[in-house]
Amino acid sequence: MPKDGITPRAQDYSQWYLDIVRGADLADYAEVVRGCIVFKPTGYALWEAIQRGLDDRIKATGHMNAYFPLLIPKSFIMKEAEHVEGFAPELFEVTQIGANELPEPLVVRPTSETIIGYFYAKWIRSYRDLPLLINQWANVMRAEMRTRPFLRTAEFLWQEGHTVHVDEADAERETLMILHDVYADFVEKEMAVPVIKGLKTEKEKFPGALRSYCIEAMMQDGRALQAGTSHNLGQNFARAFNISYTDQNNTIQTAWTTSWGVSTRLIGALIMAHSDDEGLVVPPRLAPTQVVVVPIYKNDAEKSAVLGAVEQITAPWKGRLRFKIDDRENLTPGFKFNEWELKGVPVRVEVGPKDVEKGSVALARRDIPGKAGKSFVPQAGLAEHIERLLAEIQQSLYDRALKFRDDHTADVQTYDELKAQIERGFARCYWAGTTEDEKRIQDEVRATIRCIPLDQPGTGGTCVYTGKPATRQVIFARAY
RNA sequence: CGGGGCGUGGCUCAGCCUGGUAGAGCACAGCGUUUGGGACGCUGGGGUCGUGGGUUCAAAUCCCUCCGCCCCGACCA
Repeated sequence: MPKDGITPRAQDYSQWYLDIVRGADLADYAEVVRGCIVFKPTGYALWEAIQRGLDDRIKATGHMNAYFPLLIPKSFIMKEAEHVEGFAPELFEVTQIGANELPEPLVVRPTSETIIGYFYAKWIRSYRDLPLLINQWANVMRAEMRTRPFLRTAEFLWQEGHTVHVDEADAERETLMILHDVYADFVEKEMAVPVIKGLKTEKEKFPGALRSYCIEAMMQDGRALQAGTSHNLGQNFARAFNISYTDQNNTIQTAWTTSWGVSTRLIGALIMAHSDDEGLVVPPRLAPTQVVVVPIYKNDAEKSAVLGAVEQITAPWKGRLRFKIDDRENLTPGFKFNEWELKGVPVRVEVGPKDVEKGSVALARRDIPGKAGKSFVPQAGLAEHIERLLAEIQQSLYDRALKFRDDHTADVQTYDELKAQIERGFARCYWAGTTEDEKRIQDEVRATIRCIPLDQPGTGGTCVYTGKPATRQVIFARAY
């Protein structure tokens, strides 16, 4: 039974998404600043959980965090040709301080390659200084024409890694390592969202990059969401900013750089991958609150008995489970059940007078909403029981998302089949077309090549559009 | 930036066509009864009807200006 105020997915997916964001209290429109949102505490807690999981992996792979200025001299952005073209239209520009005009305008960073490149050029002298492995957690701004909470906002939060290497091989190794061991690993294991790892086409790559890799996830409407990108920037930015080093033979060499990022968009991915018509569904490993306890009582005698039991039951959970006791007065249990379902807490424990009597509790799992996901279990060994259940929910969310993706992915041989399939989900096909072919398809059917998957069948085929012999498969889809 | 829609208590909206000085539901506050899947009663607070101008004895309502927001496209994490 869908909740009041939540538009069912089948009726209007886009409205459903907005209803979840509002219903789960994740964000508020910053209506006084066009295109921006307020991350409310519940939404920000999700970001903090995402940050933790990524930061651990970023550090485990040898990087350190630093912080660079928000404002960048406009001339910096202009130094790399493709980069200017890619970002110029969406720059916020600062031209004035108080009443005084600035001699050179500053821009609010849309991404930090340029200002970081400037400093790297200063810091790097020798091959002994490399690789230089730095990440920053920051906000960036891009004037997007159309915004949606978390998925695309004028200001967003992200991490951006910027590294420098001696040669192409080392830069490429870094780019792919981030893609596999940081991004895909985090999104699949912690967020329970399966991803396709792949290479971007020339048309879709980062402005100024040599090669862009990405992880693409499928949302419940069959559309693709780019969940993370990792770029081998080649020597483009190194040349523009003069990042060079002296090698073992005392020869000056231009360095190779990479950059990679994921943003608060991941919160959007999380919502659209798992949530249902009852509300948000948060995977247990990521959930700021994993278990909520709802005490149930009718009078003071029952109240003290139940609250006493709740205290005993939850005492061994401390340090083991992230839990909350919902002892708010004046709200009925039924109201609380619905509210916590709306907010996506993975497991709910109900403790009432009957449970106190029998030494049991009612246990409800969020991935199976309503009464169907409810069972009665003994209080003895409850912590272990819940830990097992959380692991099971985590796995089942991943399995469900993977099955959904598989069910909505099809191999297509012809352009007509392609057109039909992108209405359902991902179309996998051989491709030997040009950037112009890709643009034409985008104009005609609003789908783009999301990526050239790293996993390829290894055999050749026929291009879906040109009919030419092709060596590689691509994924076509409509994207967020 | 193009196309469409909408601005009325915190939210969703009615009232506008046919001008007469603002309503409902939800939410909120107090009290009481309730509490195992979104409780109920009573009482109460809260709106210069987006902005500026015009018409009129009189404007939420009619006319014009501006502003803002939402939706749909093209651009993008």
